[in-house]
Parts: sequence; structure tokens; C-alpha cells
Amino acid sequence: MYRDIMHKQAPPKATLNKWLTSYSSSKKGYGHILLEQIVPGDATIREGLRPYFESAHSDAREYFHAYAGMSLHPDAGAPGCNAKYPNCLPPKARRGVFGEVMSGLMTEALDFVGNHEWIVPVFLFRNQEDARQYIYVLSRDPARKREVLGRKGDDFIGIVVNDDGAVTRFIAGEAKWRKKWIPSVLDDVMLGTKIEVPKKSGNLVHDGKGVWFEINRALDVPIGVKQLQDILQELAPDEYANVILSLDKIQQLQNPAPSERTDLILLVGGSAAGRGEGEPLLEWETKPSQHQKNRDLQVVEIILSDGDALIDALYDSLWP
DNA sequence: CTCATCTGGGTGTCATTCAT
DNA sequence: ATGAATGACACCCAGATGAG
Repeated sequence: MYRDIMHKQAPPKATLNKWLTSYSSSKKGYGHILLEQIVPGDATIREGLRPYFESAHSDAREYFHAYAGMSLHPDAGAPGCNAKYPNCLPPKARRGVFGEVMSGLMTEALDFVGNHEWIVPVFLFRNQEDARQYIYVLSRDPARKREVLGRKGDDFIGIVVNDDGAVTRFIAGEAKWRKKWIPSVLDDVMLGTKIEVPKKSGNLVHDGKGVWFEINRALDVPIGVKQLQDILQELAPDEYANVILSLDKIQQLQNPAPSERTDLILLVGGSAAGRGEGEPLLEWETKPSQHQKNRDLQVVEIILSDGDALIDALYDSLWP
């Protein structure tokens, strides 16, 4: 019953190799990977990515559609066919979830710092409360289009499972899409929006509410772990019995079982005009000093030349 | 032509300030 | 005192304008 809903699709490595070229480096505690698009994001690339994206969204699709009383794959003209998830998401929300799916995809496809074997049992999109409500309303009133809020909490969670089936490590972090990664946009995202210094009119300073802030204050065992555990418990309690049990122990308030965390920062979008080939957004030689946690950090930068068109075409094409 | 800056848009929660 | 307006914050972003 649930086997189609869990995320089982392998990452499309052949498509990635055709689509992107990579500059990769990894030293103790810090990995950096820059990926640049080398061929147009055409139907071939899209079709290569589509199964993974459908797999990533399938749990939330099932969950949201059931909540709204829609069938899983409504026929054209059927009630609610205008509100299919994630096809119905407005452009900004699409770009947000695209980055989150790419986070999972890259985690499973690439060799990250520490050379762990990451798995993403299921994505956490069902916790995007606002999307659930949006689909409920939109399926009943096609005119009720609006923006959809991003989900609170972690973008996604990947885990490392040892031979005994116990979870030893998580990966979690932030994924950001921007149309053009010019330097000021990058600073905005990483360091926070610029605000005026009080009492010193004219002086602008970043407010410190960017990605570094979010990463540094993130819990070692984030709430996404709880969300992951809940979904596993509901969808595949037998298959993941050991994982679920170990997640329980790891999350205990008192005497939690030990676990480690890798932080992930994924930046995806278009290039600034002044950026040279192979030139990364963040420094790759050493771990950026803004990262203050004693945790491994993996940075993934994906520079696309026609990402906007690809995302829209891809999300239009899901579950044709 | 590129980039920094400012403005804008949508959808909320929560705290503070203001008017009745 | 109570309820209503306002502002700060959260989160996802895009576009216009002007400087160099």
C-alpha cells in the first residue's frame, strides 16, 4: 500500500553527469562542490530528473490529496484537477521546493564530506502546512490562487544507518534558490537583509538573520528528525523498525543516544555576469569562518543557465 | 552592461502601542 | 480596560532604479 509513497527512486546520476560539470573539494570537516550547467535544460534533462522529483513529492502528494478528498492522480476535468500537488504550486514556492529536492538528490548522488553513505527515506514536504490548506481550498475554488509559505523547520533530512540498522548521523541544512547570485544577493542570503544602523542614518549593515545564523543556531538533533520518524512510523513501521527505535533514543531529552550531524548549505540559481567559470560563491579552500559549529559542513553550489524555465517545465510535467 | 540598493509582494504570528 | 491598529519578525522570493 505504502511502497509507492516512500522515496525509493535512485538519484539520476547519468542525467547529472550530462547536465552539470563539477568542481569538488573536501578536507577534514569541510566539503565544497560547485556544479555548473553545461547543456541546455531540455526535455531530455527534464525527463531524467522527473522520476526523482515525483518520488520526492509522492508522500506529500498522497497526504495533501487525501486531506482535500482528491484522488492521487486526478484526471483532467476531475474535481480538484487544478489543485494537484506539487504542480499547482506558485512560482516562488516551486523554486523553494526545487532547492529542497535538489538537496536530497545531491546528498544521495554525490560524495560529501566524510564519505558517508547517505539515505533519504522520505522527504518532509507533508509538513508544509500552508500547502495543505492551499490545496484544500484551491481544489474547491480554482480562483483562489495565492502565494504559499515556506515550511518551517528543516528543509530535508538525510541519515546514515549502520550495520545494525541504527542511525548514527544526520544531514540537514538550508537550500536557497535565487535567480541571479550576484554578490549582494549572496550576502543578503548568507548574512541577512541590510538594515539601517540605529542612530547612524545612512549606514547599512546586515541584520545577521541569514543562512549562517540559521545553521549556527540549528539543533544538533533538529525537529526534522522527529518529523522523519513520524512519517516512517506511519508509512513503513516494519521496514524501518530499527531506524525508528534508534531515532527514539537519539531524541530523548535525558541521556540521548549519541549522534552526529553534518550541515548542508545548497545554493542554486543563475550566475552573476561577473562570475568566471569555475568560480565558487563561497570559499572552498577552508571552511568559512561564519560557520561556528563543531560539525561537518558541506556546501553545494549549483549554477544553472536556464534554471527558471527548467523548474517550471519540470513541475508542469510531474505525473503527466 | 553589471551590480548595489531599495521597494515590493504574499501570508502568516506575536508583541507593542494607540484610541475609544 | 479592552479591543484595534501598527510594527517586528518569519519565510519564500522578484523587479525597478540608479551608480559606476
